[in-house]
Amino acid sequence: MVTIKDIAKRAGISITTVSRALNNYDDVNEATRERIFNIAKEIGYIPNRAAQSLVMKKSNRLGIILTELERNGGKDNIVYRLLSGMYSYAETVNYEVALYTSSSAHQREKSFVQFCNEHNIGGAVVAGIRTDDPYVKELLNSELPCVLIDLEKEGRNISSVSIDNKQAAKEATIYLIDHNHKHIGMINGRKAAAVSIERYKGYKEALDDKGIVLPENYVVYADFMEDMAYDMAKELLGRHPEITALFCASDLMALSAMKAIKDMNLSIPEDISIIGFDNIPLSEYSTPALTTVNQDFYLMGEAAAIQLLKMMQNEVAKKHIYLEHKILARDSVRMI
Amino acid sequence: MVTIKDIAKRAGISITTVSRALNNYDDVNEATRERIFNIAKEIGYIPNRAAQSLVMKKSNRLGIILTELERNGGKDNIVYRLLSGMYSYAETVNYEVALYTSSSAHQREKSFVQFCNEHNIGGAVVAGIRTDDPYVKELLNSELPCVLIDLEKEGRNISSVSIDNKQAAKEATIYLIDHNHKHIGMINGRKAAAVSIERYKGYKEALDDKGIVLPENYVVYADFMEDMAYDMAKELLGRHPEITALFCASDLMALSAMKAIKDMNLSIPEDISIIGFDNIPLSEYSTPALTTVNQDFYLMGEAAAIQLLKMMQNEVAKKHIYLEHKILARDSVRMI
DNA sequence: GTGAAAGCGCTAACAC
DNA sequence: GTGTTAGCGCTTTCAC
Repeated sequence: MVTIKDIAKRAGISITTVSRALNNYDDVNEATRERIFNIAKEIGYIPNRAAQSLVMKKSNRLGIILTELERNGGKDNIVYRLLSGMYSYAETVNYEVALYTSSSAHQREKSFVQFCNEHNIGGAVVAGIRTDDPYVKELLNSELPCVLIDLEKEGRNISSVSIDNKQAAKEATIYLIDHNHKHIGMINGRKAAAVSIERYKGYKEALDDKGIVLPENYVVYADFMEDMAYDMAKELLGRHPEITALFCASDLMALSAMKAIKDMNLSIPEDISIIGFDNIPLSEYSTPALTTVNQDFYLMGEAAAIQLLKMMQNEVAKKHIYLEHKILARDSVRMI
Repeated sequence: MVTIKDIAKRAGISITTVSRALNNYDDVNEATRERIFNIAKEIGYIPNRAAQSLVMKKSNRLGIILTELERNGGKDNIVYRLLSGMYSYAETVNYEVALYTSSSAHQREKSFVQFCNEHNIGGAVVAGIRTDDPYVKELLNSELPCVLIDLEKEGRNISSVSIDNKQAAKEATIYLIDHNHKHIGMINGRKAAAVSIERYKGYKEALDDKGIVLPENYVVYADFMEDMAYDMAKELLGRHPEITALFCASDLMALSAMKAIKDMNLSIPEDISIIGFDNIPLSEYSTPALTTVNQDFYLMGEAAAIQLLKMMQNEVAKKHIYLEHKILARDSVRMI
């Protein structure tokens, strides 16, 4: 293993100077610096990150904390895209990305804070985790800078990134209304989830604005689960045969609902129009192609990483970053 | 920050003993050990990985080296599943997983070997990368244990994991033949890719076994690209209208081919039967649902991680691990 | 501009 | 069973 000591020996100077030269301090003679760089290259010097991080008490590492890396999950590609976006930015600034999942946390009784400390992680992006998780609470109360994806939460070292979920839901609902739908049901996610609350608000506001009274039980909660969405769709449509359109809080649920609708011998969009949320790859390949609200999760991951780094460097950073969304008109909604 | 020094002070013993107790050496008095553990817990001790890895000259880290974490890619979910599988095993043995992509390697002119050294990575899983990449060559020639996904390569510190691609392709082709197809085209990947070569062999062998002569130009190469597969499918089917079935070397290409077929006003499986390869989530949601060859990439990632750890611990390990595959009959193949 | 020396938190001979 | 000591590779005062 080549160390700065080897370079120093070779150059006939002290390791201090080598260190300074390599780190681009400006109190090093230009000629000396050049010589050091040449030697470093020649003998194949590679900085030892562990040593650096030990002495500097920080490491160039971002954490990303997820619910889990599921075996059969990930169908929606969201985590992957988030991760890609984070990684792509992290790499440009020479940072590493370390993964941690909440399932493993509970399994081994190690909190996120412990994990981050142990692994010298200077800040974390948190995605897809319920804020009522005690470990998450601990994390948010800690000194560690955190960027939350899709959930807003107050705190000194906390900021968040998401689209304007309420506005997006409102636009989706208006899209349906503009296609002359009057009876619009909603398949929402989890009652306690921030995104679900926001999306409900947007849906409601759109109806209110257009003077449509929302009947009771037009909104069902399927926990973002496919199976449940299937059942709920059947149940909702069975209960309210006047419904002509469905707004779903995720594409995965929308896809299940579409399946349910087909199994009820109804067709899309002839009998029931449907609009999803997220724009996952599957939605483009379904038949009919699903009209949905696009979220750019790659950009979201990137934005989260940028934000996190700012916080870690004590720059003033916005508390909340809103990303663009867009209605993607495909074939699952028809004009009445 | 709490260190073993603090524990030592508190317990009135030396740091050595603390270290030994914490690391479960058996030359520590049971009572002492217990006391140390209690104090550690009480004052919230967290081991410093950087210090450990510095002194032990190794870190519990696996690298995973990929082509890239694509912005709009990842549709097939393969990398995600590979990663999940690796991560899930790595975590049970308390290892970290570090990512590195070849795009970034070239971008910043840092080889994988450099990356691994710098980041104290003891071994790497390599996936989706051409072996003619000079950096990959360097890696494979290095002392670093490597597990290759989907490509076999000889070497002292190298082993690999995949399904039996030839056999799987053979079975897929036989499946088509058993449905009385006589004119079976193939949309393959890259001519130089190991998997493509194997899959071609299997396809050819199946035809040979059944006494079917393979006409010229029945096999086209679409580089695993969707666009290209679309064009190639049209071209192949236009050129050989007698073809009734297509074997595609990836689901993504199969899906594109399906699109091409529909755009030619032919229907699936009435006019053309089609079988894919991989079983990505999309294939289940297409219309008709795509018959395909299942690969369990989660298991593959897991197997790779297990294998890599064995190699890192100098255990005797198999050179190549074959995972199970399975034909998944869905709706895109019909009996003639 | 450069160097000597201390020390980050930890493990591992070696001695007792 | 336990302690003393050295040292991993690096950065950073502080002196010159």
